[in-house]
Amino acid sequence: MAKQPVLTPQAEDFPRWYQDVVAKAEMADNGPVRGTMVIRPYGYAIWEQMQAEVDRRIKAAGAKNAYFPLFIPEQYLTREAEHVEGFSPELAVVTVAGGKELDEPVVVRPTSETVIGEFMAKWVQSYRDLPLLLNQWANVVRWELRPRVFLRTSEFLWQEGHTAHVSEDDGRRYAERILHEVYASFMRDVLAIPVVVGRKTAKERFAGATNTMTCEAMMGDGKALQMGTSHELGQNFARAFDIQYLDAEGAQQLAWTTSWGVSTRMVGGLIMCHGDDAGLRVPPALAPVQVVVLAVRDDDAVVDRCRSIADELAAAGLRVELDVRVETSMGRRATDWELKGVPVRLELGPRDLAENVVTLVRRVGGGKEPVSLDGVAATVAAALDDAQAALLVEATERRDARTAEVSTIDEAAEAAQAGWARLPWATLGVEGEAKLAEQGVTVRCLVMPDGSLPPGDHAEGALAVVARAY
RNA sequence: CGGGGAAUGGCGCAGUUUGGCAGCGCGCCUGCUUUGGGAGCAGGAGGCCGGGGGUUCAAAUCCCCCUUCCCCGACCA
Repeated sequence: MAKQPVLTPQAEDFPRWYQDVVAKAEMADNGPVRGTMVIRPYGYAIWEQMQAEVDRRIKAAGAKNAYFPLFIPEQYLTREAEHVEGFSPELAVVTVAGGKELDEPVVVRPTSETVIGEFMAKWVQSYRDLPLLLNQWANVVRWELRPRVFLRTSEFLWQEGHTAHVSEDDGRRYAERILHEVYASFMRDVLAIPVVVGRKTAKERFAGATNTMTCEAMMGDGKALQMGTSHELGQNFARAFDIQYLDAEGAQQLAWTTSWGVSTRMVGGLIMCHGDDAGLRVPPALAPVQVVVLAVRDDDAVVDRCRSIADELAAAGLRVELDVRVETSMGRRATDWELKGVPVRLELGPRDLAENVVTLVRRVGGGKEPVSLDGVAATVAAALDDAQAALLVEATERRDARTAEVSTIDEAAEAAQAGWARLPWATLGVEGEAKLAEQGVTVRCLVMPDGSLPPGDHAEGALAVVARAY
């Protein structure tokens, strides 16, 4: 029973560790076309949990789901100058279809501001039609130069919200509401990832936006990952697609639009934020499998009791999986569930059964303890709560410990080799931002000292959070 | 696109220098023994050595051309 590591240790090679987890936890495979991925059932179950939680929050914020086409006329993209400039290099374009050269090529959507803008223009006539709050769950294609499973794939799954408002102020409030109430709260409360919510610099802004806001998370190696964004688009797309309404005074006005999204990238962020050398650790609030009940030995009484325990847990509302594959060794099965990051395991063997206990094993924090079979559902629920809280604490402590407060650009570059750095944006400036970029360090976002969003690109007192990023 | 690598059973690799029966580990199948932290033994299946041309009695190995993938940079949810 020689013990050798199942995964490349994080400290040895973090990217390799990440690839190992994706493979061994059966999250995804590379697709046949460069940059594409096959999301396997376990990875997809995690995505479905994310979808369900985010969708609920989006609807609570008043937006309604719709669906717009995959194919977009090429000329739509060209209507907004910055937008086309930003996306042209990564477009997949269909020039032949039905065996014929197309008169006008169609692009596979990289994002849907344009086609949705076109229809907003049709649907919005009066100020009474606003705000128009839409969301869609879809796949998009961006021909990225360096793909990475979940983090940057040629095709990815996401939701994209698109809204139109009567005023700049109304649009801004909604974009900020989505950022805080949908994204940041979901990431904190469900993913157990403490994100920094901030404003992107002009350099990092979405192509066509007047303001881009972001949720930034720190990964296990100290690098940053953008987990979600929300954009104020000003009147740029309203102008390009003629989204006009008649106001209460009978005057034609241009609407103000926003867009916002989170993607399958969050799955990669989840892995890299919470994973350890034994594999993934999934926060219970998200976990497709919260607790797995394992029969330790091939014994009818044990297997039967495992079934009844699983039924009891399911009846208590827990997401439970039964593992009675007694032909496979116990060690192998324990390792597999550990790799998949299931928060709690209940291992039942003849010895436990004789004493009316079951062995509870915690994925977060470790530890095994016999617990009574009486009231086991409540015991498990408490352990899940512990795990949820512990993951958030751990991630928060790491982020804070590895974020340095610095006062010069050189210090920022130095600190960013191992984590994040914060310094006054007035000290860094656009020139400093360019200088850091040469060393692979970017400004992740700007925040006010009290954590609030800076009101402008050069808001008085704003701090820049800088880091290396995925 | 610039700079580095690599392509050999499902996965990871050796073999190429010096041409001579296509191998190893893991995984998979069968059987027995096992099962409380990736079990052991025995037997077995599975490969036009990325593609095309050439040299040679003989090519995974040498030569020419092509393709694809990976890593570092520029782009990015």
